[in-house]
Formats: sequence, structure tokens, C-alpha cells
Amino acid sequence: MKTIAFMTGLGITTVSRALKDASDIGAETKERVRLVAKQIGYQPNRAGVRLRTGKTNVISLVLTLEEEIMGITSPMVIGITEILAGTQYHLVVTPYSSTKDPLGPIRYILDTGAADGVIISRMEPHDPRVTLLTERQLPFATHGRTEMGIVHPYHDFDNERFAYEAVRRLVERGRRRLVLLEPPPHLTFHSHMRTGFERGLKDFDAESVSFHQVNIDYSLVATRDAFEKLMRSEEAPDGIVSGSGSGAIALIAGLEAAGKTVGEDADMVSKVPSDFLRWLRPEVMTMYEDIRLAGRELAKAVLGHIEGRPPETLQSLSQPEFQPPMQRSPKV
Amino acid sequence: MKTIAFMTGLGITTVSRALKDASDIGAETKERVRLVAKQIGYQPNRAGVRLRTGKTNVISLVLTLEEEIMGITSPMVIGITEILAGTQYHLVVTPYSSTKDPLGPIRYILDTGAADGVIISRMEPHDPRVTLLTERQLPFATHGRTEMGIVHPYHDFDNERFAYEAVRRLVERGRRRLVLLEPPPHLTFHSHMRTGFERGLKDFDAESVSFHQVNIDYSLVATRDAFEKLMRSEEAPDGIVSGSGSGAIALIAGLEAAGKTVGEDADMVSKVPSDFLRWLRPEVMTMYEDIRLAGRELAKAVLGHIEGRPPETLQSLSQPEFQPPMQRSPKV
DNA sequence: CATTGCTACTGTATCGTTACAGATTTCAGG
DNA sequence: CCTGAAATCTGTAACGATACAGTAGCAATG
Repeated sequence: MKTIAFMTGLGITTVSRALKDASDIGAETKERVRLVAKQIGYQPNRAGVRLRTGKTNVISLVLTLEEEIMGITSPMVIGITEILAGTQYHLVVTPYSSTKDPLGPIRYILDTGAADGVIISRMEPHDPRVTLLTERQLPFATHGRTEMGIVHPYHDFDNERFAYEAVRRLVERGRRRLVLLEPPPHLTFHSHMRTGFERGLKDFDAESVSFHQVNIDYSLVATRDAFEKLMRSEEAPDGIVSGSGSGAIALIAGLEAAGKTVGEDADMVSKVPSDFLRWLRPEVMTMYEDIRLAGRELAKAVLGHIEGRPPETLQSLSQPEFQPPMQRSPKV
Repeated sequence: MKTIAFMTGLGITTVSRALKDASDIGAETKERVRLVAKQIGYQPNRAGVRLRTGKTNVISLVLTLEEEIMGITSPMVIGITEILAGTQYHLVVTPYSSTKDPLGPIRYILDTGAADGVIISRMEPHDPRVTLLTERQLPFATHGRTEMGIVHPYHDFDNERFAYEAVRRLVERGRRRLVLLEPPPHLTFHSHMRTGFERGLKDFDAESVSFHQVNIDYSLVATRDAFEKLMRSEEAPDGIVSGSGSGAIALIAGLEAAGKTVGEDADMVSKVPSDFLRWLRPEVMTMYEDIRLAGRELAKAVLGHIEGRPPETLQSLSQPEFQPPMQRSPKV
């Protein structure tokens, strides 16, 4: 900036104000400054700005290590950076081991002023992170909803609708005894999915087979073993709704270990974050949850929150869409 | 820091120097300062440090958007953060669309001093990014090797060994006509894998079936269609080595579309980044590439480079290990 | 002609930290 | 008692940016 001031013969202050289009700078001067700035490829020094103004130009993505298992981080990160690429913002990834206090990283960010905005996930109905962030007025967006009466930016997948539609599909195929592999009970979307599932059972006249031994956070092995046991029992369901793609893999393994076959002894619908299951097990009906889109929406939401837009305008819910069955290329 | 200075009655400079254990500060003073600092939970202001010293305490992970497809980003990010968690470093993700100049993000980091170290991937034998980073003396580590005579920190998976051992396994099963789904030709590990494959063919006395229509960067659909065609032809191979997990999925689909079966008409070995394939298609032999480990190794390597350790001590090669076939839980 | 008000510009202080060049005290040696 | 050196501590300036409180010039007003 000093260089620009020297080159234009102006004061440093003038250059600073010209670049941010202040009202007390002459139009021609602004033009001149902008031109020179572009010529020499001026980029404001982030440390300078941050020290003086407190603005970090950083969005922090707070991750649980659990999320890795689901392979959700990749597309999320990509989605966020797609949006941030057009801005001055950088994306910083802040992890924490779920065994520890989930407020840890939030406190760190608040205390050190490490970011202008935060993206968090694995939301709970009463989430202390949301309380804290709201109190301390740090803009944020959540992947998933809460139930605390606090209106905040979020993006969510309509898990209720997913489960409801999944039940519809299974009943359409003549299945009546349905089971749900659900999210862990402390997360908000547990009840969403549960509600959709039960509404579906009622509307389409099917019955529920209890399966609470595991949830989508359990290991594949635990899920497989528990499900094999269920499939060997008298209660064996004939329709399966899986709340996660990796869970579905374990369920399939359990079902097959019990000597049964997907598509014959039971049908299955799963929410999936990628195409893999559809390719390898086309007999499973899949609903694609677009995590990359979620990343984009969340990034837009935090940025909106930072700009001061009202939170209720920064909420979005993505509707599940059934994927067409895997089709062979026509030319073959 | 001002607060600490006030509380201890010392000068700000003294506090600063005490905290970094300078030699001209009395032992007792240091102790006192450290105690007070811990008490009030002092964290150095990053902007202040960065402005004064130029040290950003940032490691930048430069990503191609392509890498998302392979689902490689998640575990990589997690691995890196596992190491950085014990340090003052933050991880910033810097993406770029591969259609544009791969040097773009590197130049940005160099010009703006955005990071103390960089992690890059998708290495080419003569990689301009390595040249630039070396010239400008910015510490870095690469996921994959180069062939430019520049000694630099890297972590790599031994793809040559992988392909060699894959051929061994296939020949052991009586397969003789082998095909390789290889990495794109411009990447360094293309030739590694190719070399291992061909050495294997020679040592174990098998022959190669040409399949250059696609590589692991192609879409699943393109790969499936090309492979179906091959499997329907006279040249159909009976042994398959897949350089990527998602590629393997497409190959299986193509093979089955041609009316054949893995394990009967052909055997298959694939490198995989996760367990999915092994669960869903246990008949495929898999070799696990631990990306999370790669993330950890790369993070350690950049940090080492930043600390000035010689590059040749910051190189590692992870050896492929065949995974045992998927086993049913004994208690069932 | 002094006053007011406006436009266009600028100097100074400051954010938190550290490099650097002192300053003070103590003590051994002459 | 003075000198010099070692040990310990400290004030000032600077990194790059911006907030704030001006200043200068000029035209319109009374």
C-alpha cells in the first residue's frame, strides 16, 4: 500500500480509503488508485487487516473425527471452498475428538477470535454450541437443525421425508415388516427420521420391527452381527431403511450372512453420499444426499450471517430424490 | 501480554522473551511469567505474530477438485489435523479447478505469504510446482514422488510393489492374461504402477492385455463401457489389476455387463481407500492404501521441513498390505 | 470580508508482537 | 575506588492496515 501511495503521490490513508470506495474520495482518484493497485497486483496483507480490524477472513469448519468414517468431509470441504473461492475468505479445518468437549474448539475460536464464521455439524436438539455462538454473537451455520427456539442459519437434508418415502417404496413392493437403521438418538435428525418412518408405517399400513441394538454410528462389524441375528430370528423384517450408506453395507452383509438375499427375502432403501452402493448393489434403492451441495449452502449461509442478513432467510432443506436404477449404457 | 506484564510488574519485552525462553532472562522470572500466562490462559495473537515475524502458523493443503471423486480428501484432512492438533499450526484448504493453472494457488501462497508450508498431491515427474516452491524456498511435502533430481519431502504409496504383488496373486490363482487400470499417464505413479505390473508379468510369466482407452481419472460410466467392450472381445483378460477403488467398481460393472463373474471368469485385485469394496465384493482381493496415514506423514514431513531438517530424512514410502478376506464374525 | 459548509485529502495513533539497541545492577579484578 | 564484563531487564520502533480527528481549498452566504 505504501508503494501505491508513493506511485500515485497520495497519502497512505487516501489509498486505503480509495480502495474501499469511501465517500470522501474523488471519483478520479479512486479510479487512479484502483488502476495502480491492479497493475502491481496489490493484495491486502491479512495480518495487517486482522490486527487492526479483528476481521480474520476465515471460516472455520469444525469437524468430529467420526465424520471421517462416513466419508462426508471430502465433498463438504469441496462444496465450501467452491463458494469461498469467489471471496476473500479462507477455510480452516478445526477438528476435535468427540470424546472430548465439543465446546472446546468453539471456545478456542471465540477466545482467540480465530474466525469470522463457523460451520458445525452433528446437531443436537438442545445444542450448547448454538447457545454459546449465539450469546457471543459469532456468525455460524449448522449442518442439521436444532429445537431450541433459536432461529439460526442451517442446511439440512429432509430426513423425515426420506424415511417416509422409503417406507412408501418398500410397501409398494409388498413389504410390510420394516426396520430402520437410525441415527444415534442424541442427534436431531434421529427424531426426524424416526418420525418420517413412523408416519410412513401408519399411512401405508406397515409395521415396525424393533432394531435398537445399533445405530449408524456403530462399527460395520457390530451392525452386521446385530443384523444377522435379527434376520435369523422370528422377527426378521422384509423391508429395510438405512439411514447411512456405510450402514447399508453392514446390513447387506448381515442379511447375507443369515442366508438371505436383498431383493428376494427383503427389499432395502438407503440414503447414500455417493454412487458406490448403486453400482455394486443395484438391487438396493438409493436416495442421494448431496453433501457437496450442503457445503455450498452452508458456506453461503455463514457468509450471509456475517453480512448481517436475517437468519430465517439463511435456512435450507434439501429434498431427497430417489435415484433411477443403475442402467446399462444403451449403446452396449 | 500487556496484562501479564502488568501482573508481573515486568516490561512487555521481558514477558515476550521469557515466554520464548530467551537466554537473557532469569530462571525465576521465566517461571513466574509462565505461571501467570497459564493462569490467565494466554494465547499469542496470531495476527500480531504474523505481522511482526511473517510466521503464519498455517499449513496449506492444495487440492484438485478431482480428488473429491476418489473420496481421498476426508481421511487426508483428518490425518493432517491429527498431527497439527499438537502444534500451533492451523490447516487451510486451498482448492483449484484442475482446468486452470496448477501453479495458481502456489503463486498465491508465495506472493501473499499465506502459509509456512504446503502439501500438494497428484505429482508429475517434472512438476513445476516443486521447482517453484524450491526456488522460493517455501517448505512443502508432496503426496507422490517426482523425478527431477530435487530432493524434497514426500510420502508415497509403493504403487510399483502393489502392482507387482497384485500380479503375483493373480498368477497364483492361475490367471495369465492380465489387464491394468492405470493412473493417468502424466502422473508419476503411472510409471511406478506400470513398472511393477510389467516386472510382475515377466517374473511370474503372464501376459499383458492392452487397455489404454481409459484410466482411473475417467468417469465410472466411461470405464464400465470400455471394459465391457474389452470383456466381450477376443482379448478378454482373466486377471484384473485396478489402480483405484472407484475404478474397480466400474470394472466390475463392465465385466458383469458382459455376462461374466468376478472370481469365476476373472480374478481381480484392487487398491482401495476404504473397506467398502471388501464388504460388498469379498471376491475382489484388496490392498488398503491408508490415506489417513499419508496425511499424518505429510504433515510431519512439512513440519520437519519448516524446522529445517534435511529433506532426505522426510521421505516415506508406505508398503502395500493385502487385506485378509472378509470374515464372518466367529460367534455367529 | 468573515463565516459556514462542503469536498478531498492526510497525519497520527493503534492493533499485538518482536528485533534491536540500550539501561541498570552486580561483581570480579586491578 | 574504578573498570569492564556478565546478567538481567526495558523502551522504542516497526510489521500493514484502518479509525479518527484533523487540514486545506474553495464556493456560497450574509
